[in-house]
Amino acid sequence: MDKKAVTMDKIVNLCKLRGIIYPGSEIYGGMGNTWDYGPVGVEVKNNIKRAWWKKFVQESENSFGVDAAILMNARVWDASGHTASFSDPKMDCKECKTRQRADNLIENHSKGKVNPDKLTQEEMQAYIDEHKVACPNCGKFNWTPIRNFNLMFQTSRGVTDESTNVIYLRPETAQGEFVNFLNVQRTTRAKVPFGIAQVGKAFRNEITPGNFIFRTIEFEQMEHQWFCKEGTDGEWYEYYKKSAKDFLLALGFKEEHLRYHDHDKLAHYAKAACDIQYLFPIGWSELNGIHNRTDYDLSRHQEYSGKAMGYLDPFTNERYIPYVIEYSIGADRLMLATLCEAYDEQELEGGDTRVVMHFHPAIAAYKVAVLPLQKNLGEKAKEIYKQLAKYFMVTYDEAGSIGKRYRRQDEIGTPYCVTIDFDTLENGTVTLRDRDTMEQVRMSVEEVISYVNEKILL
RNA sequence: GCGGAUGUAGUUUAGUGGCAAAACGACGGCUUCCCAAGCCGUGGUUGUGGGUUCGAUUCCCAUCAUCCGCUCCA
Repeated sequence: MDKKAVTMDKIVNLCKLRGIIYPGSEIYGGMGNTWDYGPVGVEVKNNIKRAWWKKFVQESENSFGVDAAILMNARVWDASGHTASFSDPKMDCKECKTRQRADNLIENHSKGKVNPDKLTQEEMQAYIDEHKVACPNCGKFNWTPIRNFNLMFQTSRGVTDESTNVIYLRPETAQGEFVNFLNVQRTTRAKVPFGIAQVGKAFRNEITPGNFIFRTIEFEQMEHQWFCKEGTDGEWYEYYKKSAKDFLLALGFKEEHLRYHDHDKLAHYAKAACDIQYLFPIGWSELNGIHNRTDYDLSRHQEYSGKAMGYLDPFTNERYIPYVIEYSIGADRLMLATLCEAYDEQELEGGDTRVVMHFHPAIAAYKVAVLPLQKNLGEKAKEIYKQLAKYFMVTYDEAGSIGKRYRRQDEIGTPYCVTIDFDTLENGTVTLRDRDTMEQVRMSVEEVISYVNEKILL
């Protein structure tokens, strides 16, 4: 089916209806840009994270996981550059209601002669007032005062609100890998090149457009940092560009819904940056990023912490700070892409449509739904449910006609349904129905277990 | 954070300054051996908080949320 038929509205409605994702704090009227995963959604999201971990840790020869604290020493963010540059001085034009960055206005007005990064907020305000810097949109001079928008969530350590105790909720997970670089290297005795992976929450106090879970103030990142020697970084950069895309293809993404997008404007730490974009219902948008972060992060931590962050090459006895190839993908954003990619509406005979979520069996919340054809078969069905639940997530439904129950499972993407009938009581066999082909096969419960176990391998 | 629009059952929508409706869905019961069958029964402080009024879901204000545009986006 054509991608244009998938709308964000349909995805949001299905998610709420089927327990995938609900609006955050809904009974209090909601909380902007937060969403809660429901019983089905949490399974799907966990499966996505597990699939990613399998590919980049479990099946990787030389990558290791960490789970670092969300709250980090505030000096970490001085070193990473976030304290200085993760906030923007902004002003609103009262005439045309647009918002502008004060630093950009000053830089443009002075034709590059004044470096706004070296000015305080008061100095920037003074410059704009003195030179009557006009709004680039409407040409008028009628600004609100400069307000600083810091994208890091602040909180404070301890019971008093003294500024010395200010700490931040991490705005990215990457620093947790960098500050543990030496710990991981020593304890695993890993030799460069090697990788450190982490899945965890990050927080950004952004003024965000909605687009469901595409951008939220609290989100989960899956990151893999590959430490390698300068000179080999270009090669590894290309390698991870390919790996990142291969992972998506293995999850079932169509090649034509993915594309590479090189950055023309690079972040302060990056030598090269490339996104993989996905064709969301809102258009092509970033799904993940591959960055060549050079030795920027480890060097900065060496500078700020005073600890030597170099790696001593055991073959050459050469000491150097490794380069880092970062592969970063948002778990929630990948969840959204997975929902969009899986969504399908099928026309059936008689003008009916059924919604089917074509999740890869490894990603689907429930692998099997157990459905007794009649309620008086419920006892046997529950017995089989318990048998299957030892191996994978199973769900159970005995309400309504069998066709209605199939469709409920189709809407949450359950790949297989087994029905229990009177023959099951006789010989223990069940009918296994395939979500995608709608074909039915008779088999024993043991055969169901081995069949499904094979299908849910990624 | 700015401008505009919107907010009624789980969902989609009616409707009214004077007892709040329908369809679908959900749940319980009857029926039913494989793709939305049928019958019976069950549902709401009209987003939240104020104000005007004898009386507000309806009019006014605030607030919260959603959508569109701006802005932002390591």
